[in-house]
Amino acid sequence: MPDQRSRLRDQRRADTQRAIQAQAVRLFSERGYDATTVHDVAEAAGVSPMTVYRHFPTKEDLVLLDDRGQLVAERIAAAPAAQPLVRRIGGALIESAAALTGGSHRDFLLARLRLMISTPALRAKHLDNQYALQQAIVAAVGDDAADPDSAFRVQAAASACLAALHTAVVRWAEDDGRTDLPALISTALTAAFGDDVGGRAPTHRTDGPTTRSGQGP
Amino acid sequence: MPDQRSRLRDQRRADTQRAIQAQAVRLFSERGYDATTVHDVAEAAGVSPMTVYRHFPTKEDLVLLDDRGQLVAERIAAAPAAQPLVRRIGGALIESAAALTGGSHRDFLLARLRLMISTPALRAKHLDNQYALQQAIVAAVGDDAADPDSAFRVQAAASACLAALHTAVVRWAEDDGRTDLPALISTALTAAFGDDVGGRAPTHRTDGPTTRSGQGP
DNA sequence: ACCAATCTGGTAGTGACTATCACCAAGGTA
DNA sequence: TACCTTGGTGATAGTCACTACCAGATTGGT
Repeated sequence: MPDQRSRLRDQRRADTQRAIQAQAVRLFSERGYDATTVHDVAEAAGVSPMTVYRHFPTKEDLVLLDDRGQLVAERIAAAPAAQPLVRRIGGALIESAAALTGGSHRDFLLARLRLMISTPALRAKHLDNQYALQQAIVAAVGDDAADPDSAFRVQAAASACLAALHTAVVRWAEDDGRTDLPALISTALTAAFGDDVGGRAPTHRTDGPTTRSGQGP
Repeated sequence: MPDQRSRLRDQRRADTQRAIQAQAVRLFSERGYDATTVHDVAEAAGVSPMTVYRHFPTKEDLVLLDDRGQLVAERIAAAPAAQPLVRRIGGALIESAAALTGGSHRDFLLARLRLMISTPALRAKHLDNQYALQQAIVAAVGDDAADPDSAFRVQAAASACLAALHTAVVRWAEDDGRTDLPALISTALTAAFGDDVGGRAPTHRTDGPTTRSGQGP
């Protein structure tokens, strides 16, 4: 069965990948990103530098790689198309944030975010990744791709939404995750677009401000 | 007179800097960014690689370095504080764009933009530079820096405006500068924030009803 | 037992960037 | 003229991220 084989291999592959990334984030956080070489990461993970590069094309990807991007795009595609653009995109972002911060890897995510914010190289590549996410969102919205003028407006709205998201995420990380991230995103969207957009949700009932109830200050 | 001497030296320094950058952009555009080494640039400019690194700390800066950043911040600081945030920032961006695209170095600017858009490394660092510009804008706005919640909202609004700006600039470059850039920016701002950005205020009282300021001190 | 695909490791490279040294031109002083 | 400081410049050697290219080991399927 090629099915089972590839499943097993993919599993092992994902395991070593997680192990390497965990060691990388730990070392980067302890010693600093620039002061840690890929060789150090490989040694800590018990593999050769070659193997590290097989799993992570660049040193930055040791921190940045994950699989959350498509999650957002899927939610956008699922959102009702009748709503105005920024609300449609913003709502999907808030929902995705609720799903992501609820997981058990919250501390790991926070550590990675802190590195992204404080390290110029990581910050730059992360922003470029968000730019790629923007393209995915535009594709997911699927509004009139034929009309370049309409496509341009979708680009503008998506980029502005993602910028507000980024601001909220940075604030969340600076707060050590103590604030509710969906609420922060909502605040950022409201600050940028006005009260009628950031309003979280009558349309998205997924959850209120406190998914995990003992979190707040 | 140390005055005149340093003036002369600064002049010569700026000259070689411009010469190096011109050769760099030319070579990058002709052969591609990755296919061109810093050594090639140095040779084309008639200097040693060391000299290149003295003027441009990184290879990316050969394309990205300029001095328009503070121009925008100055205009923001000069804008009437009574207007809503996005209009204040957006207006300054439109004015700056008009000033920049009117200059004689329009073709040079376009060449640099094309490189920034198509080269991942340049795109990433450029986005990070815009992030730095965002901080400058926030500082220039100077709204209630003491209140972290207000500062957060300014960050969100500024980031969204800059994102819309970026979308417009990309479109402008893809159009080879044929479209009027200020008009594109205005369109992008409208697409993101609504029709009234160019006219009245969309939004944004200092403290909206839906903003959750609960996480405060 | 045998084959094929994949994962892994080692060995040079290339190229961006840095640290350290010496050289040289310009201006001021004795 | 000789001397000295200052700032731009150049050469050498090194670190490190990253990339072929090649060899061994492991695993799944026959």
